[in-house]
Amino acid sequence: MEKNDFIRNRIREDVAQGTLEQGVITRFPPEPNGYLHIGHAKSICLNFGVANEFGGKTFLRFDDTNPLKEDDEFVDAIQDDVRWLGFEWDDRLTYASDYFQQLFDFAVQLIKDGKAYVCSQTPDEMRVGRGTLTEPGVNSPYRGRSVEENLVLFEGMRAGEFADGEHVLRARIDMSSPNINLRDPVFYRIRNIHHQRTGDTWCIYPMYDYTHCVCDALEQISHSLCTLEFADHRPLYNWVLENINSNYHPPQIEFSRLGLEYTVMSKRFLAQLVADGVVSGWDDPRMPTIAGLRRRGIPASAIRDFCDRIGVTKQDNTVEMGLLDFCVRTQLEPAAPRGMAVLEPLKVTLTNYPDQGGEEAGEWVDGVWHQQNDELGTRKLHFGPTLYIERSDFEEVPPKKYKRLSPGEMVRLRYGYIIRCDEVIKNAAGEVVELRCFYAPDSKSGSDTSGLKPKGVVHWVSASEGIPALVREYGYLFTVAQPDKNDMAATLNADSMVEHTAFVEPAVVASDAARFQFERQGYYYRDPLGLSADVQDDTPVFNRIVTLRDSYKPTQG
RNA sequence: UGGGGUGUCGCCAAGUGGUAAGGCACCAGGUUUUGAUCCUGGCAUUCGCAGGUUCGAUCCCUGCCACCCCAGCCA
Repeated sequence: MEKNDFIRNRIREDVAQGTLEQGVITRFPPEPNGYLHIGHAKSICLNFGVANEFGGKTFLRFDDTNPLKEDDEFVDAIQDDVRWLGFEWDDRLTYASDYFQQLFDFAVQLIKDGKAYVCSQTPDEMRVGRGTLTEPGVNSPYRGRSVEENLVLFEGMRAGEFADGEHVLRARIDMSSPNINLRDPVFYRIRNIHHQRTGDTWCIYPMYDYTHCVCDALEQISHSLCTLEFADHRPLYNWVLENINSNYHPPQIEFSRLGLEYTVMSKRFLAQLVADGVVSGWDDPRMPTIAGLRRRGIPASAIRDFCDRIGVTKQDNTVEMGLLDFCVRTQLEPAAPRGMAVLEPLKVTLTNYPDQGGEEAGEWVDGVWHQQNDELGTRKLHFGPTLYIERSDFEEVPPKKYKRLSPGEMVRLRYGYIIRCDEVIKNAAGEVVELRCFYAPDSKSGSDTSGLKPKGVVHWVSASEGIPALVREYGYLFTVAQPDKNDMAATLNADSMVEHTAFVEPAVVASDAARFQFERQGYYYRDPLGLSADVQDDTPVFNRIVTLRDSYKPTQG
């Protein structure tokens, strides 16, 4: 179905009017100072999506104008993430730093045209001079420097004759503009620092407002899409392109950024979580980063679907996590093989199960990998006299309409037999530690002649053949839907990860599928990193991707 | 109390002069050896508020209100 958000409508109009000589060209311009998060995914899906839909192209352009904050680690991670999301840029991988020389030449011309000047105020002086939201700024005392002096000074800046902060290059626009961005914005600052890509070639670096629009023009971007907070910068974007010798002037179009409940989309804060060790890294499965979502097991297709469903507008929005969950389940439901795992084991002993002696006890029963998808085939499950069921599947005093096990009641063990709870064994503390049950030998799944009507179906794992595994359940990073941006640590969820020593059926562990549905529980992903880098252990680790939808509401009594 | 942006169901989001799409969530039924999936039905007399124009307004006009963004030599 054709999407009809305001941006695509606009592009459709431009295409219809035939004003786009090169076709639709977009760009995704991340700064390599952190990992991408799901908010970036919205922008990626928009930029690459639009280009794909209109037969155009998209540049992946790293905005590397501030060597103080940027790192190659992020350049690599960002490429991995975009690729993983399913998008390609072919040979259109660029860096703002590719254009440093051209940016410099344009700046020299601006100086010659009297449109820019070298300012030698201190940062404090400049801040005061800029005025406030309600008061106009005042002209810098250096605003009147001659073109010649500016040229000499700017060349000196480039030549490394000055210390950091001694001078900046400013645009000469309007210190009394109601738009603060137009009050003689800084275009170049001195940074005597090594740049990841240009090394020591430069010691002056251009600012975003000056760089971004020029790069867009040089790459002949047809539509420069960005988030709402840059709307105030649009007049400056336009000013630059109107005042340099450029024959290309892309329109900047702003859309609102993505808000997601129970998490935060601030790179600064996410970096803090990593630095503080609150999470294991940028790819911790609790993080809203692309790398985190990937390691949690969320398929890229689910993220793309999510981005399609949330749409693109200029309205502030905070999307419920439930929508992402829905998208994940939608992808996994038809595809993920089913398996059984018991997270909190409760021992069940079948008192009348034939004693075959020692380790020979038990039998192998058949189970399909997917009830609705025969192509996934079948697997064998071990059934024996000692089993584990989920603790939560037993209640001594069951609520009304309880469809699980309780004293005197029967349930079917999925793919196995019907059992009846005859005896509840407790420890000294009064905790239930074992159920002694009768099993109906003629109730085997698929050939049931018992005529019994169990209350429900329950998952289980053979005690002798089940494989111990570490299962990690992930919750929200925050305890409140909308964390306070000024005090995010206050509402951090201390229990955002719960670990279980679970028992998993052997066929699941042996399978090379990456994602499973553990029946009646949720979707799980075999963590590719395993237990940890420094622990040599074969224990399988499963991350819970998302729970199954659950409409069970325990009733009173 | 400067500038920019936004207000349509709990959350997203179409519609923009002809009498409120869709998705998620939720509720009620049906199927079911996953309380899952699947299927069926329900879910805004009302579009931030108040006036005005009009035969008719969510859509046009006026005024108000609320929320978001902006005072980095960050992006």
